Amino acid sequence: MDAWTTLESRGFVKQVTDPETLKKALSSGTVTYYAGFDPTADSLHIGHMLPVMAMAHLQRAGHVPIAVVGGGTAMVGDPSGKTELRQMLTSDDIAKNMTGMRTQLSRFLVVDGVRGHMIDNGEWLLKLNYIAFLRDIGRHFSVNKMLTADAYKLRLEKGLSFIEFNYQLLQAYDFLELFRRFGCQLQIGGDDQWGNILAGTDLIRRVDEKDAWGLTFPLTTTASGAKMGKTAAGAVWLDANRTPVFDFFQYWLNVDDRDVGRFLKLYTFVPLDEIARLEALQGADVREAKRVLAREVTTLVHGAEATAVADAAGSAMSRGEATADLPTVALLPEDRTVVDALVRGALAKSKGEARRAIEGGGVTLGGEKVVEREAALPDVGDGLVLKVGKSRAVRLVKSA
RNA sequence: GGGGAGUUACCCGAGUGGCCAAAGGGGGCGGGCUGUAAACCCGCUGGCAUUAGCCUACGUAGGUUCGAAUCCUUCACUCCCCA
Repeated sequence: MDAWTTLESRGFVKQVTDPETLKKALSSGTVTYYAGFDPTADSLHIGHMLPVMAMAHLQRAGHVPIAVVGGGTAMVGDPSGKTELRQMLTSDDIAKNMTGMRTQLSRFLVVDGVRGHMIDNGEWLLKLNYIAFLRDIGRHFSVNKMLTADAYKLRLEKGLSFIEFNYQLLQAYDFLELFRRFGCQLQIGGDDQWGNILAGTDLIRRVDEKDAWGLTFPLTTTASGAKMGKTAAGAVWLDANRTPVFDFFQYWLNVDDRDVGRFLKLYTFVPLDEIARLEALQGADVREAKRVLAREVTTLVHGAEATAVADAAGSAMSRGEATADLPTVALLPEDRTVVDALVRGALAKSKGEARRAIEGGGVTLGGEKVVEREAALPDVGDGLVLKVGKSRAVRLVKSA
């Protein structure tokens, strides 16, 4: 299956600048393509996985990815889809964040400088000369046209600062720079990037009189309309220190029934015919499809071993069994009550929340429902399972 | 530069001197039902404290008052109209 068909049949394609010529290029030769990642945190979250997966599919088909970490553009901030000016990052933050993101990206992509590249756009953006930039690049942008774009219309109601207004120029310039350095002809990104991507293809046409393509992915939301990868605890991160593997696995296992097929196509490499079989499952059997989804995605991100542990722990937990595979929490001598243990195990943010959880009847200790709000903690022996609700549990042990 | 409106908890948003840790909705969490799903029903949703109660919080910093989210002043920020 060629790269285009793969992307299209798996649901990656929302908008394309010139589908016919792009199809042809992807099936007949090697295309160098890029996607940008803003280093706004030191880890990717699952919202980033869509571009990453798309890049991986293309690379597997022999095309050459450039992962651009936006050290330069992060200094400015993309206003697309944001309703207010976002916090400015310091250069120190950006540098730190870039390190973390690079490590994660290299798990999905081969970036050996031949088959794939990873680059910081700060390399060229930070050196730009203002006047030269205005004369060479700025003159190709029509303010009238920019203002008619939806991305800016929204912001015109709430206020848009000049620095943000320039973001699009910088992203367009990135594309031009990559086109010149690497012959990069395709930029891919979320659908909210459509305007910025078009600005790039337009710029390449105007300045170098060459054609380039843009492709966007559908904005993924869950069936219930929520943004992908957001939980009460915040985003679902790829870094196990931010989102434990167990929680990561559970996130995928608990997706809405209606999302399973779509997510299998987008977030795993499971072949389409196998996905078709899984999608056809009905009723309680849908769990099988969810388990495949959770295993595949977690394996991609955290490896097979950690995935097996998280999977086994989840199964055991749903049966209410104690297991060594749950996240282990060491109690301290001052933890005397179940309430203390809940807070220690991060199952409750405060003692008040812990008490409410007990009063709500959602806490079990070693399989027994805790009814006493101030119940004392029994001897945990060599491990006692403390559980809140259906899918959050830890294994308590004595302090080391 | 001038004039006007505004800033309330995770989000939206009500509240114009005590009955306000602050209506309502959304979101989230817990329970029931179920399949670790959805829908639906019920409960909870600042912190500490067993209870009483205490502390912190209505943009910021002061003030008036027995008492302030509510009144006055300062500063910051946002939006609208005019230039």
